[in-house]
Amino acid sequence: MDFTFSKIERLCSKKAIDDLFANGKSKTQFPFKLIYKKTEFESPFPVRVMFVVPKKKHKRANKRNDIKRRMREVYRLNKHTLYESLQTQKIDLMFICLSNEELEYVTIEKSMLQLIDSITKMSFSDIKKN
RNA sequence: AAACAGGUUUGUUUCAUCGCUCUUUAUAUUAAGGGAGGAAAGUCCGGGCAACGCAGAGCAAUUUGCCAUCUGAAAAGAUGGGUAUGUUUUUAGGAAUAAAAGCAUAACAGAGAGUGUCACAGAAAACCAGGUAGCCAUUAUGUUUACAUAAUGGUCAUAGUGAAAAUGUGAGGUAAGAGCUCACAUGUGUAAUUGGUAACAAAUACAUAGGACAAACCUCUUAUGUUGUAAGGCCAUGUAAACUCUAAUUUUGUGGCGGCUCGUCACAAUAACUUCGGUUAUGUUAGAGAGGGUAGGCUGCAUAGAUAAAUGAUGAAAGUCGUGCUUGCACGAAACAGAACUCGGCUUAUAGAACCUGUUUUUAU
RNA sequence: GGCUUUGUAGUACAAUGGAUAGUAUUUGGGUUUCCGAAGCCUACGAUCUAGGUUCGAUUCCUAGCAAAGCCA
Repeated sequence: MDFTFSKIERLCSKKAIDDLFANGKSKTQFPFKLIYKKTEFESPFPVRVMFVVPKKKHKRANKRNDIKRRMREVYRLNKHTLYESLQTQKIDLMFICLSNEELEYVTIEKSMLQLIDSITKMSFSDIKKN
């Protein structure tokens, strides 16, 4: 099992991000919102991810950093299930934090896992249709 | 001793597992090493660095503001002193008050260069002030013969104002009054003297009594070229062998040959003008202009160092604080806050701990 | 990262340092109406926060807080 999370797995190009915001589909599971879209790119990993904590919800930079780091940690430890289900398909993901309060590691883990599960189900159904 | 307020310093440590980022070595994923603060914050100042600009002087704009010494590249800071204001204590006094000492604060040059403002109230809110109040004198009228009314003149002692009222008290003086004169006191300016490095203080002579506001304009004095690393430099992508103008030189298409982004030979062709011989354009080269496209990388850039932006998560142990009581265990808490070119200052935020200062309360002597 | 601007009733804006901070609209009450709407009358409601200058600050100064804009 591989738990790495290096720069290739992140979503970094401005064009892709703009495209995601314009054409992506969304799902909410408080306190997070997930935006996703099927795309094609060259990389050994099937997913590109980014994490967003808006400045309007959290004023202080250190609190924003803390939440982002916890979100990244949860994704890093639970991404293998997503990879197995997707196999050859490619997908872009974006997690947005919606709450005003500081979040504990456990609550973040719960809701993020639910979102990841929903994605895996979606992808299975797509494969069956094809 | 406790509580509160202010100031200075400090701003938990170790191990394991899984990770992130950079550098080096190795090599295709191993190894070693580095990886957040006192304010990284605010962006309030001043440098370094970069681009553009620059004969000299002035205006404008912004800026410094008691004195001495020290630190510093400069902004600025530290120490000491002076002055003013506020406050506390002590002394003197019947009291108002005065003097001395301590503490705190000061954007602490100039209001006697000029302009402006001073609501309401008040006779008067500013420069030799002052009325149809008041006080006094003269004249006229009336009569009660010392009063009333009117006019003219003198005067500012008196006045329920106001944040602020033309220096205060006493005496002389006068028709009534007035720094008009005198004594004491207060304050300002000039001159020379003494003490002090200086700010300033003391006492002397002469003049004078001129309200407040410069955090209103302003005057004097000190200093400043403008813009900021999204500056700036290099490369790539690309409409594009594009368009317009100017200058030089002259055509285009097809086929053959050669040393094939080019040259040469042969054949054929369009439009305009024409003196019917041909010439020009559809080309090429160089320079300039206008409009658009691109939205990436490297550098700038670091003994932390990226570019949708790393410095983390989980568990255990020790120390600190709080609560509970089984007195050595359980549970909980640990602030303000996160680098983006860099250095120095200023300002603001800050749990707990240590030290210092002040205030209040309690206890003991 | 750097530069710049602005904060006044719930909302949009006024106010030369001077009396109880004004106008429109919203909201509440009354009037009118068979009942509403509109109209009329009336009330509530604010200077971002903390210091300073001044006799007196929405206004001037200092520090903070919040919001907005620009850069190639």
